[in-house]
Parts: sequence; C-alpha cells; structure tokens
Amino acid sequence: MSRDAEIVQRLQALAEITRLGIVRRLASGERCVCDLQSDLGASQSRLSFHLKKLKAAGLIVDRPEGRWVYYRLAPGVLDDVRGILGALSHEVDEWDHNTGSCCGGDEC
Amino acid sequence: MSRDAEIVQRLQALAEITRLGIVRRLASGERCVCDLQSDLGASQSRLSFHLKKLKAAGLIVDRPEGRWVYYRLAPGVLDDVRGILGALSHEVDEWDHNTGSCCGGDEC
DNA sequence: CCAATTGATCAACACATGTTGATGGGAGAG
DNA sequence: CTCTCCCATCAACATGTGTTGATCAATTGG
Repeated sequence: MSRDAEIVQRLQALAEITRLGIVRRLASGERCVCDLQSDLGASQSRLSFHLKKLKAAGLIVDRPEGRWVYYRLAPGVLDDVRGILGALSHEVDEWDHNTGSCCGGDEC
Repeated sequence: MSRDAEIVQRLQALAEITRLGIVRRLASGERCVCDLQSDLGASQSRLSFHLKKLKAAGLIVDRPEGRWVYYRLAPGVLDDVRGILGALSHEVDEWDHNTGSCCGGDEC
C-alpha cells in the first residue's frame, strides 16, 4: 500500500463520528467492546464494524483476553497523522500572493 | 453544526486521494482550477466536485478574478485539525495497563 | 455580436459506507 | 456438558460518495 493510500485510510478511519468517539475514549486507556458499548450507546454489531475499520487503518490494536477483547490506541500513529498534516500546512507560511501564473504562463 | 461534526467534515475532506493532492498542491500557493487540472490530471468536473467539498469543510477559500477562480488553503484550519489529533494522542502517555475493569466492575 | 474559455452544476451511474437484526464461535460458569 | 456472555461476521438495506459527460452562466477577445 502506498504511503498516500495509508494516510487516506487513516484519515478516513478518523472521519466518522462514532470512530472519533472510540478513539477519544481509548485515549484515556484500554477498553473492551462492552465498555465502549455502554459509553457510546452503540450496538455491539455497530461497534465491531467500526473497531475493525480502526484496526485495519492501524490506529488501534486489540488484545484478546479470555472472553473479552481489549482495544487501545496504537502508539505513535496519531502523531504520525499529525506529522503529515503539519508537513502540509508548513509550506503555506511562505506563501506569495502571485507565485505562479495561471495555465502555465504566457497564455492567460 | 457541532464541533465534532465540523471536525469529522474536515477529516473527511482530507481523506480522499484527489483532495489530498489538491491540498498538497495548494500548500505551495494559490492555484486556479485549470492549473490543478493539468497538475493532477483530473477532469474539470471532478476537480470542481472536490474543490466544493474542501471549501464546504472550510479547508480552502476561493478568490474569483475575471474568468478564473483561484483557490488557496484557509489559514490555520489544518493546524486546527492537527490540534484536535494532538489533544487525542496526548492522554495516551499516562496509560495504565489495567486502569479500569471491564463492564463496570464487579460482574466480570 | 459572436466565439472561445473558465468553471459550476446537473443527471445518471457504479461503488463504498454505515446500520440493523440474526447467526455462529470461543471462553468461562454452573 | 450446558448455558451464558462477549464478540465477530453475515445478509439486507438505505444512504453517501466519486466519476463521467453534458449543459449553462459569466467573462474575455475578435
């Protein structure tokens, strides 16, 4: 998978209200699905669907233990995403109002 | 629109390969649609569609001038998104392996 | 005025995504 | 073993998203 596809997948994983809630919840520590279920008021099936997305994007990791499966944030991944956005917004500082001409130059 | 919905909309706007390319391109300065068209090799209709999404999310702003419409990054918005992600990943530092019990406590 | 250019918008289509309710499987309790 | 709990998975459905090709409005140039 290309780097860009990976970034897109991670951003997309975060770009959903339920999953954002899950990530926010996991930010304070490991939780099992049943915890998230009561915290977020979401059905078990729905949570499982979203956890799968987050896991596929590498944002969370699971730890099965007995009957339960504990989820937590994958270390460093959120900061990695932040780094990408930082690299994007960084160049805008030295922005010149008329850096380039339209349509490649002399024609416009 | 709630704060969370706004964040989701912005993340979602970034979570697409064409739009990520647009943002990356605009990071180095203002561009008109015809510039992006040749840079990204995308059709005019497709670009217009994605630019509309980015604009609706508040990530870019437009500046009509004559026949052309110039787009550029909205200042501060990318950093705002970064700030959100930073707030999320921040709490994970003080993570305790067994912070909470499952399912609210005494039952598991 | 007429023609060309830029870009927004539309309809139509294919495909992806999120939800619900049901089913199944593994682990532990009785 | 049987029953229950936790969780993943599935089918079915509704909705959202991205693409193409056509059309339209506004601007500019001849």
